[in-house]
Amino acid sequence: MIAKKEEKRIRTRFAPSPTGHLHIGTVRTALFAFLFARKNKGTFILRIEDTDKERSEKKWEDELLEGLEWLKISFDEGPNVGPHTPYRQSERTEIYKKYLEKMLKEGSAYYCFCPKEEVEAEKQYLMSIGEAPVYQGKCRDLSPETVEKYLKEGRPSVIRFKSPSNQKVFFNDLIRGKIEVDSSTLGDFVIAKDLNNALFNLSCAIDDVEMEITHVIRGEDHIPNTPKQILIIRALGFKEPEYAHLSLILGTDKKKLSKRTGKTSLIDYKEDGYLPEAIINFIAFLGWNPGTEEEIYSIEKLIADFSIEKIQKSAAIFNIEKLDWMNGFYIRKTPLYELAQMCVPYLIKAGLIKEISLEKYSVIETGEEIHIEDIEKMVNLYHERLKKLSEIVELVGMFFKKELNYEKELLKWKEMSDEDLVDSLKKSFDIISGIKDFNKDNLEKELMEEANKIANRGNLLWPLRVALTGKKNSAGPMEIASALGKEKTLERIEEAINKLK
RNA sequence: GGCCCCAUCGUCUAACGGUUAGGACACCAGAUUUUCAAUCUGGUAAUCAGGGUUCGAUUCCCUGUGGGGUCACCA
Repeated sequence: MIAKKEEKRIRTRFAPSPTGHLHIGTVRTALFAFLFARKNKGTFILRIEDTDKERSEKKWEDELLEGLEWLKISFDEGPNVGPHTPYRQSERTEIYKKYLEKMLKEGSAYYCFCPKEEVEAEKQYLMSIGEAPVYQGKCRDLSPETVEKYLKEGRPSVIRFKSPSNQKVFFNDLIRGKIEVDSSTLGDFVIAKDLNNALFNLSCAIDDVEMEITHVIRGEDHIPNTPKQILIIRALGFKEPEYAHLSLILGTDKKKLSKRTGKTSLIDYKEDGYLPEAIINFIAFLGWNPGTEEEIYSIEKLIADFSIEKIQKSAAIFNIEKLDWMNGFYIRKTPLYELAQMCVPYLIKAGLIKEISLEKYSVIETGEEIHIEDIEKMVNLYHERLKKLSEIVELVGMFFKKELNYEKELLKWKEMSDEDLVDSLKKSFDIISGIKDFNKDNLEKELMEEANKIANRGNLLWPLRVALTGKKNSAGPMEIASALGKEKTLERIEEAINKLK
C-alpha cells in the first residue's frame, strides 16, 4: 500500500497576456494570487499567455516584469535554471499539440470546416431569436475519411471542443460559492486554430494541470471561461484546480476601469510619483480587508494576515482620493534623504536641474551648482504636503528660477495699500540684511519679534512670503528664506519692491 | 437577447439573526497658523424595493429593480 500522499502544496499562478500596458486591475489579480501563495508557503508561478502572436509583444512583457519587480511581487519557478524567467505559452506549443492530438483521437475534439462568415451569421440569427448563440455542430459528426479528405484539400479549418449536451457543470468558487452552468449554453467552442496554434481556453486549461496549479485566482471576467476549461481538463482525464474569481475594479463611471475614467496602467501611477508601498496597500484593500480597523499594511503584513475568505464579492470603484491620501501618508513616512533622491528625477525631467556628478547638480536657469543637501532642504519644506512625487516640481520650482513671475496684487495681505506694502517689504529687507548669522532660528526670532509688534502679523509675513515664492500657498517665509540663502532672499524682496514702483 | 455575477454612507468597507449600523477617504465646522499643508477635536451621510422565514432580519429564502461581466479562429 502506498502511503497517503501528504497535503498538496499550494501552487498559484499569474497568467497575463502581454498585449498592452500593465493594467492596475491586473496588478491586483497578481497581488492576490501572490499573497495567497506566500501566506500558505506555496509556489507562485508567472506564465505569460502569449498564444496570440499578433497582439503579443516583448515590450509589454518587459513592462510587466519591471512593474511587478518594482512592487516586489516575486515569482518562484520558471522553465530554466539560473536567473528567473517566466513560462511562455509560445514556447509550449509541443505540449498543446500532444494533448490536441489525444483529444482528436479520443473524440473530445473535432475539426470544423465551416466558414467563419457562416458561423457568424448563425450566431446573429440565434441571438435575434433569443437563443444561446452557440455553434450548432455541423461538422461534429464528419466521418474520419471526410476530415482526412478536407484536410488534404487544404480547406480552412479550426479545432472545436465537443461539449457534452445538457450537462450541468458546476464548481465551487472560493469567493462566490457554487457556480453552475448548463453545458448546452457553451456550445462546441474553438480550442485551436490548428495543431500548432492552441487558443486560450485550451492552453490555459492544459497549463493549469501541467503546472499542477492548485488554485486559480483570476478576474471575474473569466467566470464564463471556467466551465469550458473544466470540461477540457476532465476530458483529458485530469481533475480541475480550485477557482477563485476576483471582482473587477471599476472606474468612477462604474464600468470596468478604462482609460476614459482614469489612469489604468501601473506605469502611469509610477510616473506620477505614487510609491509602490502605497499602491500595494491601496489595491489590496480594494476588495479585501483584515476585519480589523487597521488600514496601513505593508506587503509583509498583508502576507501574514491575508485570507481568501475575506475577499469581497462585489466590484470596487477605484477611488483615487484615498490612494492620494495613502500615498501622502507613505511619503511623510519616507526619510528625507530618500525622499530627496526620489524627487531628483522629477526635477531633472522638468528641466529645472541637471546632474553633473554624483549628488551634484547644476541649476539650468542660473548655472548655479547645488548639492543633494540643498535639494533636501527644499524638499523638506514640502515633505508633509506632498501627495505625489510629481508635485515637487510645482512646489519647489521657484528655487530654481532667476526671476519670479507673479501679479503684484498677490503681495497684498487683506486691505494693504501699495505704500503699506513697500513699507512692509523694506522692513523685512532691513531686518534680514541685519542678521549676521543667517539661519532659520535667527530669522524666526527677528522677524517674529517685529511681526508681533504690529496688530496683524500677516501685514509683515504675507508680503514677504509672496516676494520669496511668488505663490499664494507655500511653506513659511522664514523656512523659505533659510533655504534660499541671504543673498537671494534680499534680491527677491528688492524685486518685489520694484514691482510696486 | 442568452448565460453568469453582484447590491451597507458619495467612495473603500465592518457588523459570521439581537449594535444608538462601526471605521477610513472625501466633505463640512472648530482648534492651530501669515497662506497652504500636516496635526487634533467634532459633525453630515448608508442597509435598492416588495414579499416571506423568525420572537427578532443588513445578515437566510423568493421575486422585482438596478449595475456589471461574458457570449472571438483575443486573453
